[in-house]
Amino acid sequence: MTSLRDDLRVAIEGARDAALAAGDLRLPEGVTLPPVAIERPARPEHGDYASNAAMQLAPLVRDAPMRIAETLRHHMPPAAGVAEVSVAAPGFVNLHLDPAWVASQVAAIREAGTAFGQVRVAKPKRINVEFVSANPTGPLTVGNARGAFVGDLLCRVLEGVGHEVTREYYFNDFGTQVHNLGRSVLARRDGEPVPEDGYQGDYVADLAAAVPDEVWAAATAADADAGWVLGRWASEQVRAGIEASLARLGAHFDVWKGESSLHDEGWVARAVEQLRAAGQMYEDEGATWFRSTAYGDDKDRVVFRSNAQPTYFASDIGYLAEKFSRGFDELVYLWGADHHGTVARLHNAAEAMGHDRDAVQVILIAWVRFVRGGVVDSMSKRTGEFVSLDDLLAEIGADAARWFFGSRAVSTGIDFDIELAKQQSAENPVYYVQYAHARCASIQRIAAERGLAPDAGEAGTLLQHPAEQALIRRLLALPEVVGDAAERRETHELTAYCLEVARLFSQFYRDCRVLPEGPDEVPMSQARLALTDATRQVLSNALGLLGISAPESM
RNA sequence: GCGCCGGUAGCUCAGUGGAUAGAGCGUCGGCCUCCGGAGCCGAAGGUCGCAGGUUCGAAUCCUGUCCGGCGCGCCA
Repeated sequence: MTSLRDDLRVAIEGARDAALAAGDLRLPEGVTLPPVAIERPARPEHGDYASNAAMQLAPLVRDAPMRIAETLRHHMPPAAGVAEVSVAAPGFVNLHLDPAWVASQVAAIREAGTAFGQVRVAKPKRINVEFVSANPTGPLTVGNARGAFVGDLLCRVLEGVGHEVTREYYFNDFGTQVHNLGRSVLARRDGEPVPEDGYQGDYVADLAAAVPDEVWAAATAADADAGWVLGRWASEQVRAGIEASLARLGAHFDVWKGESSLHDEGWVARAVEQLRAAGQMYEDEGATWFRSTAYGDDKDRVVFRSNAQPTYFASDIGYLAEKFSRGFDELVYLWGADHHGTVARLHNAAEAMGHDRDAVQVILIAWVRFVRGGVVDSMSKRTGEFVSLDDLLAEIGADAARWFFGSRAVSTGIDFDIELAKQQSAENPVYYVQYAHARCASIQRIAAERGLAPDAGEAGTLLQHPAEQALIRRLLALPEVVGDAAERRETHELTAYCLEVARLFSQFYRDCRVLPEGPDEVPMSQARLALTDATRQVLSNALGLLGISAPESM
């Protein structure tokens, strides 16, 4: 399906092109036309959609915006649903929808069902989305969890517009952190103090108590490094725990990628060879460098240290090669904002390996700060002082948590107060939306008991009440909200949309009685039942994209 | 010092060049004979950090500046 807004944009473009063809608008040679912009006006008297095309054209065709707007209006082709085209100062072209057409769309929404809102992009892509990717050295914190909520929501939206999405989790399975975790487990097991750079949390003690005999035997063998043996075992335990936590909030990953495999399978070596062949690698001071400055970085980057050990960036390069080899059109990375300094080198490496640098997209997620009693509380996995994702889910539930993180722009920092979150969870707007959905379902249940079925057949003439019209017009916007979210890679507008629909439904419910109080009200009742069903469908679809449940009753 | 992200109502936040800047929570005042009151209606509350600039039009773009956060490693 296409969105109504896109259809109207095409109509305005048609008007412009017709005016040019007819000579009513004259464009100087060599001038390129800007794309037509269309938007939803803030005030209802300005119509349902508006375009500033006339004002944009004014300097190009050297004419007054108001006259151009009139010309566009004159050449406006017939467009489904448009009842009136008006012109307003200083040159807006305002489109007013036909109320009968609007009302008739109730049937279209119900017919589309779960597919309503899923605008297909012109060219669906294969997209790899890597998110969370917290190293398995401890349970996920609320900070890590933000990436999980944001990433999972983004994937749902991308799938909603037709992309094929692979959800990927990348983790360090052989580095210093794993070794430190192993040494921490060893210390706990031996009843000794945890090393300075080890992990202090209680979960380490639990791990130490759960080490299987054969792992312990391997760790304590004559020439074994106990830190590594225990670290590998412990990190896999932790990783499995992370997977379970993520599953609890409804986030499932298609691929779990350990960093070591990138080296073991030769991806890093091959990628480095490729860069060397491209002339973008060099040796200096015993280390091997990538010439990132050739692509605009402010310094070159070490790939192999002077001790021949690969850097984290070496793995990143190998991973780029490995991901592209799987045929993805686009690689999306969701990183914490503190990694912003490493974004440029990733793009540069991709370009140097012959890929489109724009095929690599990094979304930086702003910090989550922890606040307790109004003061910022430093929280770290290493010291064991943190609120875990599991704590959060236990306290406020997955739906409220998804709403909390889903309703904020990714660039917005969050001060997270678990006590405040608990207190506010009772007031979380998500319940208002779910309540509206449950109420729709409830009305439909009662109607069914009375033998009344929804019927949108006469909706076009019956659903003319302002509350009905306002509700339907908003329902019709779901496709553009989803499309915008997918295109902008910013999804919080969905929560705002849910709230609007829920509010408009409440107003409709107040002003328009759905169930009949007499036989003569049955046709109207059936039309309103159809609208109730369409509303339920839209809320269900939107909540589904958010990964939030849509209860039949509460 | 350089770079990235923020600064909008009491609080938490939307607002990606449009018309009179919005929502939730909080505050104050109304509304239950009625399909679910987890609701509805109304009110108060703003120099969009500050100063210039571009534009027919700026919270939005540009420049400068102040404040907050985060980066700037042969750490991960």
